[in-house]
Amino acid sequence: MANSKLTIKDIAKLAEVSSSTVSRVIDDNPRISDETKKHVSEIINKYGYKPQSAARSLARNRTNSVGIVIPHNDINIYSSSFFHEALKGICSTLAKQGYDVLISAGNPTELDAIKRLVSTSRIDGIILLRSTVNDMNVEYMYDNGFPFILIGTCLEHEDVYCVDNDNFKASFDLTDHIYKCGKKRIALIGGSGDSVFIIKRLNGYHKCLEQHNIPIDSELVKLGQSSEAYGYDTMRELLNNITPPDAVIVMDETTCVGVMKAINDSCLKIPEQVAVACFNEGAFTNYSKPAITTISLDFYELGARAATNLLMLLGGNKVKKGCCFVNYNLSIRESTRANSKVNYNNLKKERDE
Amino acid sequence: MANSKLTIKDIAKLAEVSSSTVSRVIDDNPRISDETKKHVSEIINKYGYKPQSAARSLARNRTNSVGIVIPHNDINIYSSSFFHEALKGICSTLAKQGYDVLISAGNPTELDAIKRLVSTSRIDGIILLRSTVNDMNVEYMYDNGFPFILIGTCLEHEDVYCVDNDNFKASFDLTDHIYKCGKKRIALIGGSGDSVFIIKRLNGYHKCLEQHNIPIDSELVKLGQSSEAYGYDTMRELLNNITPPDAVIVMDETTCVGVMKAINDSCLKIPEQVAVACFNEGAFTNYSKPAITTISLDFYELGARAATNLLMLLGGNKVKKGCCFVNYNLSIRESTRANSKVNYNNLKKERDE
DNA sequence: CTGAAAGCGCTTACAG
DNA sequence: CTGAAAGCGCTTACAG
Repeated sequence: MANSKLTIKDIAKLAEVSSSTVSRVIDDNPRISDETKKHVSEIINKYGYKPQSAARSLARNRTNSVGIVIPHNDINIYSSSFFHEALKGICSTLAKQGYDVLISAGNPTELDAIKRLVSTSRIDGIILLRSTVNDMNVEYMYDNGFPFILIGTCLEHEDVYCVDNDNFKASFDLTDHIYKCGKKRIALIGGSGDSVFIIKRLNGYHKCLEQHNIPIDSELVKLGQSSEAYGYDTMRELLNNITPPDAVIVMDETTCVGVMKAINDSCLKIPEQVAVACFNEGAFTNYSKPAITTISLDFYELGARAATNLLMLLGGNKVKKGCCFVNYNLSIRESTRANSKVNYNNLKKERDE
Repeated sequence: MANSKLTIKDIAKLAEVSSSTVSRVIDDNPRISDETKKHVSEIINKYGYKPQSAARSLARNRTNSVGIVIPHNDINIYSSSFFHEALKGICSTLAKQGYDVLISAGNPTELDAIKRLVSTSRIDGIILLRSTVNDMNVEYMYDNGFPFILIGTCLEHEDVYCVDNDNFKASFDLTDHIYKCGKKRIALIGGSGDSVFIIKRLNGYHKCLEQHNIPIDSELVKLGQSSEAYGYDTMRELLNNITPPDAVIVMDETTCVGVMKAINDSCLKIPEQVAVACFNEGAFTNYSKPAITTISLDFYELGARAATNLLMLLGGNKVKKGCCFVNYNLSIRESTRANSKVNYNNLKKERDE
């Protein structure tokens, strides 16, 4: 790597100027004459010189790096395209401004990883990919005044910079759609009650039922975890009740796999006897039979917006505090279609509308 | 962030030693007395001092960072758990040695991203997550002697450090298993002929057929791309032939979704009329009806091993050149079971064994 | 076993 | 418009 040995002094010598001048040319400093800029730039390009990042960081007291916290033990975050889509949005946006992305992972806890990156001055800011209630990571950065953007929502502090889907409204819309399909006993399955986005969805669901004067039956709400097994067991249990649900909203695709199996094993028809809807679109929701109605979320945009806001923050610009929402989309498919073709003649009972 | 302002000089003053000594205590240099170490360590811990990474990098001419190249526009790499599993394996392993992971993404091409990280001396080494035939990224690092590990195999150079699945043998085993289910016309669908791992699988498939004296019919091999649509169209086409396949090996889960749909739409029974097997295990292969036989690959281990080897390389240790293989697993499920229960009585034709 | 000093490769007030 | 010089916060031969 012959080129990497070249320093600013070498370029200065070759261009017959001082290293101050070379540095300013690289910075496109307006005080340098166009003539000098042109001449020095030619040398720089000819030799492929790039300033060494460590030296730069030390001198400028700025790393031009941003940390990303990868959740530990959160299979759910990887099972949808959330993680890599958000990552791509973040990286693309940051790279355009010459920022690099450091991944915090491998330390015993996420907080350890954050502390290491922060205390060794590796990064200028952080993007958090999710939040829980009373999130220790959020608290740490908030207390220390370290610049960060949360992809998600912070319930504890109003002045945390957040980028999120409007989970409340999305959940409201989805519930409303199902209600309009003629369903009255709508179950909610999957996800952890510790997750802020799940809480938001629960609230949207409640709000919608309230608005339609449907009594809230807490037996129909089964938060707990996200897994195929959980979806299966929980749905079986619900279907065995005296008054089973006539619709179900599932928090993620993996859990939905189990829910669908349970419904099939109970020989119930979708959507006639049980309508099904799910958050996050994917191969399963799109190609299952019937295809499943989803709320599809724009994860790339979530990452890109978070990165944009962080860059503004680091640049000393004003950023709106609190939540900034990204659009979502309600994709209606057969699993909730009121007028879905009925291919079976063994429907046990018809619903009342 | 009061603590982040502390420098080695502050600690030296507080401990009443020189900064050289503080530096050596941090390094656990054997020449420092235990007494001094204990005393200085106490101060360091008390104030939570950590050396600043940029200054360290500059002085040591080493970044303690490793770059990861995230493939652009390769949906397939994200659709399985490969990407995040490998990432976790890499990050965990590197973090234990105090290494950080920089992500190269967002630049117009992967090579641009690599060049930027290398030319600005941001990283000590690189891990590549895949390779193609005549891979420009590999060539660049190879030509420049930049330390890197390839997750995959390099066909062009024997002395590139690689960590890979034994795709040849895995494909051989899978083909052999299907052959032993009594199948003779085994199709191969999906993946790009540019990808080294696909080529390896093709070779393993050919080798197995040869060994069983089955003539190779190139009409049965449909490399091209990975997508649900490609799987569907290609499989439909094959099934419409005069001599359709009686088994199919699919290169990835996404394509397999399409292949399964095509078989179902043709009203053929799995595995009696067409056996199906797939590379990579996931929600679809495990929960589809019937469940699909897979080769499951250990992506975490792939990443971890790559990281371990890179650390050895950077540490000046001898690493075996060429390929180092990680274990895989053949998981036999209903889609290839010779004795699978037949639930249908409308089988159009029975196979000859 | 410990310290003073040089040096890593940049940036940036300061001076002109 | 340009340059000489100090400084960013470490490490590490060198000397003792």
